[in-house]
Amino acid sequence: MNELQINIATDSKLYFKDPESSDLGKRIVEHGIEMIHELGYESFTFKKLGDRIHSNESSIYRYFESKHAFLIYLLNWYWSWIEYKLVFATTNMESAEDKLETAIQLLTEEVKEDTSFTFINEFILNKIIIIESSKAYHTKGVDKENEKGFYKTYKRVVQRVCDFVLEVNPTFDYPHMLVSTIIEGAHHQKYFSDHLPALTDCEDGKNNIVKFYKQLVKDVLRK
Amino acid sequence: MNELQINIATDSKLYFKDPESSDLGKRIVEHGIEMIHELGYESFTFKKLGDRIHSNESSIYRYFESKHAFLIYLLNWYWSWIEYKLVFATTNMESAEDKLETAIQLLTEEVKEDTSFTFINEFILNKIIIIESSKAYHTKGVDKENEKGFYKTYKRVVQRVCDFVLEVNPTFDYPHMLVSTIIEGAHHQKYFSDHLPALTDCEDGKNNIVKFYKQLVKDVLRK
DNA sequence: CAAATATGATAGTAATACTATTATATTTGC
DNA sequence: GCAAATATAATAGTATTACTATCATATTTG
Repeated sequence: MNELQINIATDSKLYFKDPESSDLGKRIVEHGIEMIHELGYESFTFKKLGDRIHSNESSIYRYFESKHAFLIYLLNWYWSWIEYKLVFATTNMESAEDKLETAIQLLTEEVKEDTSFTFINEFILNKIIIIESSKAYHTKGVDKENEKGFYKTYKRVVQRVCDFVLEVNPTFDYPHMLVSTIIEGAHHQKYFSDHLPALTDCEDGKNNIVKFYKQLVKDVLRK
Repeated sequence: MNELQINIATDSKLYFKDPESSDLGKRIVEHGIEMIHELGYESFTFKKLGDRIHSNESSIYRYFESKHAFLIYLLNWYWSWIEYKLVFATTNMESAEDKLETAIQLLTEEVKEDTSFTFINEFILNKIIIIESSKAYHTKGVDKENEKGFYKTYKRVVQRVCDFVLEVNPTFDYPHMLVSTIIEGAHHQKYFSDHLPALTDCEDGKNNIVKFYKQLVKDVLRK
């Protein structure tokens, strides 16, 4: 049987022309992800990307307003994908505890490639999210962009997990804080383990990040 | 009686010429902080700073290698200052629980101005740390810079708080994870409450960030 | 097959993040 | 008090960035 092929819904506010609608668009996204990973966000340019895909800087600008807009697009794609995995993994689960644990697992574990989306390498995209995503919203333009809905997929994921939290403990006062602390925290811990190990307690192959946050949730929500 | 006047020790690797050693150096730091806060890190330039302080771009480059190096300098100053406050606040405290609670308070509360350091506005510097500090280490150069000790003051603060954690619960496996999760988390929550409130549960004047992380520590370390 | 649309090539712009050089203050050591 | 040393300022220059604008050439579609 064939694997399920799904499209992640993206918001048309995030681009001039939908990159999924053409071969060039897909190449922009596919190799854009590669290049941000290789060069880092700062050194990545549309000019370099144009060269890599044997296309032209000006053509890329017809899809995305700016490098920043491209990053926002990737972010939204990522969180929509996570949302899809979250919903898929928790539907038909009865126990709120199980749903929450599944969610925490998904948000803190290392990402593997998902063959359902041919032109996006989720494994690399996850690395980009860990390293670069804070640059997307730590800008002077956040408030306006937030109004335009640029961060809504991330907020939606947080809200879904919040709902699980409140199912487990309806009197807990800080569900959003807890969930965003875990998501951002897990990303930081992964980054620290690779680059600033004195700030974490990770050991190879031990999944300490997942363990730590799972235990944390249990401890915090214990009534 | 006069207030205590202290100098925060800074590492000479962080600059070409110590900015505290001259009037110009102090103006660079003082107004540099102001301008990063006003313009954001991306739009801040040494040229604009030169204009503001009626000095010259080239003169600023004689103090700091680059804008990035300037940010790293500010980060280190900030964490040295926090370390000083941490040590000052916890000396002579007997109970490990009290020391840890004091530390969490210090790391999660809103910063007020500290008149002990005339040319640095800690209130604004704290805002810069919250918004810009992740840009300092999320770069391709982290590993080399880490080797040179560019992040050691931050690591030292984390280690000090870790020591309190282990005093409270010597068998706890993830003290560094816990402490860095709290520090980064508190910064994120503050930023979210100002710009992406759907990701947090802050209400004006309620100190929810402090409460949340204090309770979290208690829950997590409960034996 | 013409018209519409997508892509490519080229050029241009203001700004950035510097480096290099030279000139002018200011400090210091004798 | 003055020369030498040092700090600062002024100016110019460079490669690159993050775009915009224009025009030419493919490709698709009705």
